[in-house]
Amino acid sequence: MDKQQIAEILENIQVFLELKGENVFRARAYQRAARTIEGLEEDLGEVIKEGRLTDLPGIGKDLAQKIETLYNDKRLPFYEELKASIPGGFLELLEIPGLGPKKIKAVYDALGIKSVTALEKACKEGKLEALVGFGKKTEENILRGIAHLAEYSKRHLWWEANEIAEEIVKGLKRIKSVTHAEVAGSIRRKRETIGDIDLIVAAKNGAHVMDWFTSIPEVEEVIGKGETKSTVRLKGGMQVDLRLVSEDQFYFALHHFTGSKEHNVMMRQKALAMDLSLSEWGLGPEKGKAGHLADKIKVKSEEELFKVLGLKYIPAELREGLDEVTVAEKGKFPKLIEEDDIRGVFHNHTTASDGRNTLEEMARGADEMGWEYIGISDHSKSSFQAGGLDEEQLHKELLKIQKHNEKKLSKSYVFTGVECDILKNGELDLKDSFLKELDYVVVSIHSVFNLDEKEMTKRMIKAIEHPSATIIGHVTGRLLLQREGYKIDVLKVIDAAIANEVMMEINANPRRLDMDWRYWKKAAEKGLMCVINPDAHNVKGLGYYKAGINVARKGWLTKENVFNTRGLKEVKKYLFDLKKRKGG
DNA sequence: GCCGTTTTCGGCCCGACTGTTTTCAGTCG
Repeated sequence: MDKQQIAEILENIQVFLELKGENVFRARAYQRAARTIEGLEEDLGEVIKEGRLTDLPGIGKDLAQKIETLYNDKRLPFYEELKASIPGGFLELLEIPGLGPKKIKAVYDALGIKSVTALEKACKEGKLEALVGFGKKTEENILRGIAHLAEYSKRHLWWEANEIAEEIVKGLKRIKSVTHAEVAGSIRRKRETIGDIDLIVAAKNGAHVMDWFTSIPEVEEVIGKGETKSTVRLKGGMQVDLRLVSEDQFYFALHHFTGSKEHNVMMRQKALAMDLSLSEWGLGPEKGKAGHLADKIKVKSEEELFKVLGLKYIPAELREGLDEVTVAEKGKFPKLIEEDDIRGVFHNHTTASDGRNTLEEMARGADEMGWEYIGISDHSKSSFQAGGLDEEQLHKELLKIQKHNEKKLSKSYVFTGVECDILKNGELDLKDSFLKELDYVVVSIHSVFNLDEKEMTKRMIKAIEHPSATIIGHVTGRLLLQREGYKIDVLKVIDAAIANEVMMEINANPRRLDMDWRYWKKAAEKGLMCVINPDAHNVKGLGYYKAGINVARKGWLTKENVFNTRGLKEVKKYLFDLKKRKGG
């Protein structure tokens, strides 16, 4: 059983324990362990073999035992018994906004309700009203929640949520009395998908801000409106929270609501160790100790907040509650890559295959981005659904690109490449003799997704060992919120890539973001070279590289870890030397 | 269930909002 699956089961245990009304801290311990396992950067099997599970944060003797059982036996009797004791519909009930474990248990104990349909019926019959702690409004809210269940529980791509959030922030900043307005939450942490939008605002006239926010045209429903917090649902189902804070409180609130929850816990613990209490309200002497609230510490930026706690500034992308606080304590943070570091990109399509813009248009697009070069990599013949090209057609493209460069039709230099399909048996889709003519080759899987992990890994590694392979395209093939990636042992692929001097792409298409940020820190330390590629199918798509920067930053990558931060001359030389070295 | 420079028990982050109450529980983030 892999890390992801084990983490999922541990998370389920947490939910089940809460539904049973067990000690919430016991339940939370499982959640913490789930996070640790999910974020583990090394091979779980190794850790187990070396008996190092209990060294991991939040994992003690008992959980280590359970994780080991799951890993070896692919099942856990404790989990199976627990699961059997919970009615099947409880998980779905939990999806209804406003319904938590306690209420679900109460409704079940009193009325035997264990499904959404039964709950809906009971609400309509007014049966819930009679229960202690329930009333007319609770019933109405539950009914509304059920009606929009699918829509409300939907997650969103970072790219889309971010566009909406930035628009609202722009509007807020236009309000005269607003002094600060920022996006917080998982958007600021640049997570790949987003549940809802969190905004933090400081303003002189708070009531006015709340009135403006709850009445913007995109709002479908005002869920809550208070003096310091309002929540709205936009058309399309996205939820937006706005919190109003004082000027002094702003950076504490921004930090707190940027999260993650796990990061905040670590920060509070760090504060407590210094006899300080940290919250969204501020930082001051611990409650109960001398002068609570009396001598609050003031900060004018998040940097100062970290500094007061003896920490180096932790970029929002790294606040996932992994080891960032420990590293910040030591004061040794890498300088993360930035958008401006990118000098060109390699994986792009044109009208020759399934792109929407021509070679010239894409090259001029690169000019507008201020880049020095752009690589064109249209599909190979097996990808007929994407208008893939055969050797002859690709050769024509190659000549066109050479002419383009000779005539200097764009400021940016155009590299000749291809996104070459990896066939089922691991061979490449184009003749070796032709691949040698190109500047670089992106190798990707676009078909036969249903191989088992062993076969798929073997297939990918065989492609990596091909002397012409330069870059691995979207390594798992996942489509966020749409399709799981194919089964593949990414750690083995990483090792093979390093051994064969093949680079790994961060496919920056907002729907892919593949290879996932969780792998990068360790992989880069081992020596894996990264390329951030927008996989652009039109000029606008070139802008996706920014989503790739998010992934790179979340993966602790610096400019040096990313190939396309190098200038044209250096890139030309590297690709030339590489070919000579590998005979590709 | 985990954890320990207040260590092997007794904590475990904490506050706003809602809807239910009449001082609070549950949910959410």
